Amino acid sequence: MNLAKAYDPNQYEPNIYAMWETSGVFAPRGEGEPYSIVMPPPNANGNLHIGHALMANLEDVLIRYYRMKGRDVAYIPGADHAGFETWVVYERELAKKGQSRFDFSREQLYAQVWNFVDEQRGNMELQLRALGVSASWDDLVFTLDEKVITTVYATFKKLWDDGLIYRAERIVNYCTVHQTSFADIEVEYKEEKSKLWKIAFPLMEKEGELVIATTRPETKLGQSALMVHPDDERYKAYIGMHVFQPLVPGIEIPIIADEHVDPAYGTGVVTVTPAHDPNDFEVARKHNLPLIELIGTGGRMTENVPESFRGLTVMEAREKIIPALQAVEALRGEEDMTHSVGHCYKCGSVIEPLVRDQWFLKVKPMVEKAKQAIESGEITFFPKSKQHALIQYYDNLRDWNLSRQIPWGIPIPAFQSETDPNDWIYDERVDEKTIVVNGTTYKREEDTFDTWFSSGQWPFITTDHLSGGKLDRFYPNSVMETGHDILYPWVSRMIMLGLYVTGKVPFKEVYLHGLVLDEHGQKMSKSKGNVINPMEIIAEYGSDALRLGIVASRSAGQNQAFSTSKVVAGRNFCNKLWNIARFIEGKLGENYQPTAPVPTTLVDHWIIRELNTAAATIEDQLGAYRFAEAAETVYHTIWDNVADWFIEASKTQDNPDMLAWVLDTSLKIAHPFAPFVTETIWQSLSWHDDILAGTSWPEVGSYDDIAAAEFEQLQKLVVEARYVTAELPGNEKYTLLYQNDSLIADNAELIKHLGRLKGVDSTGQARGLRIAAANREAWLDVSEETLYEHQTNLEVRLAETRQFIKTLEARLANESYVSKAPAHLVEETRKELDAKKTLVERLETELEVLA
RNA sequence: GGGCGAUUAGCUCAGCUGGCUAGAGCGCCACAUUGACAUUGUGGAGGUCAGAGGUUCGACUCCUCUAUCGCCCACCA
Repeated sequence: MNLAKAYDPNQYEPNIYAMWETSGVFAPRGEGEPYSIVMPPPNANGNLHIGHALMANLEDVLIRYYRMKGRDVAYIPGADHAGFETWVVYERELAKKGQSRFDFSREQLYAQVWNFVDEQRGNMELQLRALGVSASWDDLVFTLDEKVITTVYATFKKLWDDGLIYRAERIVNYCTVHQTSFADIEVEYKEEKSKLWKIAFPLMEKEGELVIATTRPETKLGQSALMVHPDDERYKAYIGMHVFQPLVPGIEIPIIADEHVDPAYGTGVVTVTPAHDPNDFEVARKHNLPLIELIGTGGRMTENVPESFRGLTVMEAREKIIPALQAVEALRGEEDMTHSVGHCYKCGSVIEPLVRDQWFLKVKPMVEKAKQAIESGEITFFPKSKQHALIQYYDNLRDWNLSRQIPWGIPIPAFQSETDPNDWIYDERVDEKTIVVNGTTYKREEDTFDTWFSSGQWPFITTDHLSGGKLDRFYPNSVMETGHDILYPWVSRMIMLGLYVTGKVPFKEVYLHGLVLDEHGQKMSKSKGNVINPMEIIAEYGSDALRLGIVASRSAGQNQAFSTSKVVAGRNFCNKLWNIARFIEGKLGENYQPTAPVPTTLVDHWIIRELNTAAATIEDQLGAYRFAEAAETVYHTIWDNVADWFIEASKTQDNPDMLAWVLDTSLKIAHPFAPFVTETIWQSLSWHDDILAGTSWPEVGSYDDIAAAEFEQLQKLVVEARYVTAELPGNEKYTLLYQNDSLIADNAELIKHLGRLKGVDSTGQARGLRIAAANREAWLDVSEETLYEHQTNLEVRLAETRQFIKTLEARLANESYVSKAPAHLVEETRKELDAKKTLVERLETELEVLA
């Protein structure tokens, strides 16, 4: 088959992928030690971003490598219904049509979003294919698949029965725009400028007033109490007395004492608004204070505030209350301050702490088990620092609010008695609005689960671990590879729920990649317009180029910039590989059938050694998740050793079997990193009718160590000859002269070719420029005139070498170094010194000749 | 307030448990041009490894402090 001069990825990639997929090489083989990765499911109706490209690539490198190593490999892809994300998008669609969620029932909305997602589905999966992921597509799981829901229900039931689920009225993080609550972790805090207002509350029992400081005056329209520190001498006398609400005369407010108050902050007096502040909520429970709801779920002031404020938004109320307080002379000043305010991570609106009835999961028992598993080393982290971070997170974790007030998700299977609001039962008939159990009518919970509750069970759901399905052997997963930004929301939950439900850790290792930043190290965002679309990169440079470029110079857990220049380097590498193949195929002819290679020349032995070493090095590096280094090993082994040395050297010899073997081995070690080009080449080779993706990792080839080392001697000679030639003026080719050197004599043709020499001749009379550094009896046959022109160069090298000798001598003169450093190091230093001394002598004689 | 990470060549970054004159890609300089490849070849320049101390025979690597940048968590009346 004739290959085009340059590799054009777009011409081959789609066909190669189709061939892989139809061949079935991506499915688990059913034999060998299991190796599994469950893909963090991308949004089913979204497009892949550059972070997905990194994720897919890292995982696929591991998957392809371990598949070639003979493991039974499962790479299980997924698609996420992305509860809240998708809901937000859909709600926007509704708004465009002038509709809202309140126009429909939960079932109607669910069906509508399902259709909406269905229309968009498949893009993401096609894009994963474009990236070359060798996933087992038949095993794909969608996060709303039947088996997901049944497992999630079973887990919820188990938690319920174990008393770990409870329903409670608590302060939750509430987005008044999306009208749903959030888990603590979903709230984004931002520093904001605000004012601290001081407001006077007149005392009831005696003359005077108490002044409180607040950033939220609108919540002072109704409070349950004023509070001071019990030991605060300034206010001790007032404890148990009352104040009046300044704007609503007649309302009495008790003054209580609680250690929660920091006497040093503000005025040392605070109001207690339990319905809108988590701390106040706790205080109110402790002191049995009434809950007064001032702000409703729509973000507007409720019936519990004075009439003129009702129905106003929080900001409107805030603006209105200040002049009102001034009017009754209750404002005692204001000062600027900054504090951090929680925002909805999706729409950016301010999160209101509101009291809602929600389902909570007690996390304490799970946290303990998770920590044990991590501390005992059952799960290891790359990078290791994330392990400590996770432990710390667990230590501060509060109970998990599972309820979400959005219809796009898994309904919570719970029903409430119509007669007794505290009577809740578990039932899976979530399609029924009401059910009758033992003569009592129950109405269903309208909320859905936090999506992290279901995705937290992903490893054992996707492997059908509980039902003992065909993928059961892949649980626990070998490694969980995902972004470090979802360590807390996802990885932490998978560990807790995995241990709780299955009694086993969900995965043995966790590799966390960092964010892919733009070329200048800035976070990518639509608003900045610096988003890099992986599909555009593929269209321009090819999938392999993107893969090689994105993995280069990247280390675990670090946010790192995307670099087009590295993608270009990747593309060039693919082309290099392509041309290596072109050359070899051209030499072997179309009907070549290989036999076992027999190394005959020095370079044959040497390249076998180099490829052996590379394969072993890559194994070590991938075992330690050092992707960038492994890719670099591939790159330099193939480019430097195979192309620049072996291929060049092979032009002076004839050993087709070696050529074929070197090509095969190169394709194999490169395949996990650049699957498309390597497979494309493999398919073009006359001697293969199998699929590279399904073949095995290279076997260790046998070679002669002495021969390999001798080739290195030749390399030194050639490099030195090239260097000296390059330094010489003009553009002339020179003859290499040598004396009594069988290595040079035996490889004269090779040296001539590699060193771009006019010839390599034996001589009785040394003349010309000595090839000093190679430490052989060899000279470049240059004219006397050229020799003089080269003099300065020699002097510079002589000076450099002498300087280095000084360093080495100083090191050896150091008594402590000689006695304390390892013997082999000292020995090496001695050898190095000897070699440099010889070099100096040679350079000196060279200069003497000129003198 | 607590924690984590980064600071190495013009740019983007490697450098694992301390040890050959600190590396890569891109960029730069010089030379090479039709027979694998200009998406190339050959050679080269370029770094007091943020700063200051310390440990050590030896520190980019370990410890302490400082500076700058970034991230996470908690609190915030």
